[in-house]
Amino acid sequence: MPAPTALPDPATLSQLHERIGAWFRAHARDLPWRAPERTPWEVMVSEFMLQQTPVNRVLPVWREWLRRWPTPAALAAESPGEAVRAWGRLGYPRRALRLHAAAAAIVAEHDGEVPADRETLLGLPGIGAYTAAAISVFAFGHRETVVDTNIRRVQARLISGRALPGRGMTAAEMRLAEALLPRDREDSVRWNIAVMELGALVCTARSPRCEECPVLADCAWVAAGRPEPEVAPKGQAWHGTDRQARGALMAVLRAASAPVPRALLLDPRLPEQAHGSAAEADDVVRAVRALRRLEAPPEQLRRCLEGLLTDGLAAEPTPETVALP
DNA sequence: TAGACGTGGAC
DNA sequence: TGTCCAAGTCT
Repeated sequence: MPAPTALPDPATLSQLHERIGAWFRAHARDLPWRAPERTPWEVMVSEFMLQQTPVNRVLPVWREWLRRWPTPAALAAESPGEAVRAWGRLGYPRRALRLHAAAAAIVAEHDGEVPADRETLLGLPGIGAYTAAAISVFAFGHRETVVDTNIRRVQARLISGRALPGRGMTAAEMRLAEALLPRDREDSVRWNIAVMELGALVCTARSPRCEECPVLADCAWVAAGRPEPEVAPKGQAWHGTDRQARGALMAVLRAASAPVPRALLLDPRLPEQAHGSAAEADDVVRAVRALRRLEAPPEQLRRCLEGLLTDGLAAEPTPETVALP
C-alpha cells in the first residue's frame, strides 16, 4: 500500500513552482524540439522517438527524419518500410510503423494537420495517455496534466516520500499531478516540462543528484531518510530472447535494399549473397553474421520471422523472400 | 494487469 | 560482466 500522500499547502506549492521554475530556466537542456518555432509535427515526431529512448540517441534521427519528411503528408506518401529503415537503431521499430500510420490518419482524417486536443490525439496509432497530453501541451500550449516516468518519480519522492513509483500508474498519481499543476496556462506548460527535466537530470532513478536539487529541503523521501524502493525492478532478460532475435532479423532487413531470401534468415549459416553496392553488401553481411552469432534455434527464428510479418514490420514480396514493408 | 516489445549507455 | 534504465503503447 502506498504511503499516504500529503498535499503541500498553497504557500508551499507556490514555492515549489517558483524553485523548480527557476532551476529550469538555469539548467534546461537546449533541445531542438523545445524551440518556440517548432511545428506540432516536429514535436509529435520527437514524442514518438522519445518513448523509452534516451534524448542523445534521438537527436540525430529526429533531425534527419524531419529533413526528409517535414510534414505528415510527406511521411504518409512514403512506404512504411522507409519509415522503419529511417528509424535505424532507435529500437521498438513498431513505433516507426505507428508514426507512419498516424501520419496517414492525419492526412486522411484531419486535413494533414496534427490534432490539437488530447481526445483526438488519443485516437491516433501509437499515441497513448502520455503522448496525447505531451503533444497537447508542448506543441499547442494547452493546460493538461502530463505524467511520464520522470514526473512520476519526482512526485513519488518529493510528495509521497517513496524511492520510486510502482509498476503501473495509479489514479492517485494522476490526481496528484492535477493538484500540483499551476492554474495559469503558461505556468502549467512550464511546470510540466520543468518537472520532467528535473527528473531526467537531477531526480534520476539510479543515483539522484540531491545536492543539485532546488527542492531538496521539501523532499519527503529525503526527510524520511531515503527509504529503499518497495518494488524490485523487473529485470529485462535479453540473451536468447525473441526480442533479441527479432532485433537481429530486423537489422538484416534494414541493411538490405533488395528482398532477402527467407532461407538465409532462417538459416544464417548459409553464405550471404551479394546485395547492392559494396558498402551495402558489407552491412548486410555484418547483420547476417550478427544473426548467426546468436545461434538461435531454427524454430525460434521461424517464430520470430512470422511475428515480424504478423506485426507488419516485414513483408513477403515473394514466397521465398522477405523485405521491409 | 502483466508481459511483450529494441537498443545501447552507465555503473 | 551483468543489471538497470530510458519523454510508453498495446494486448
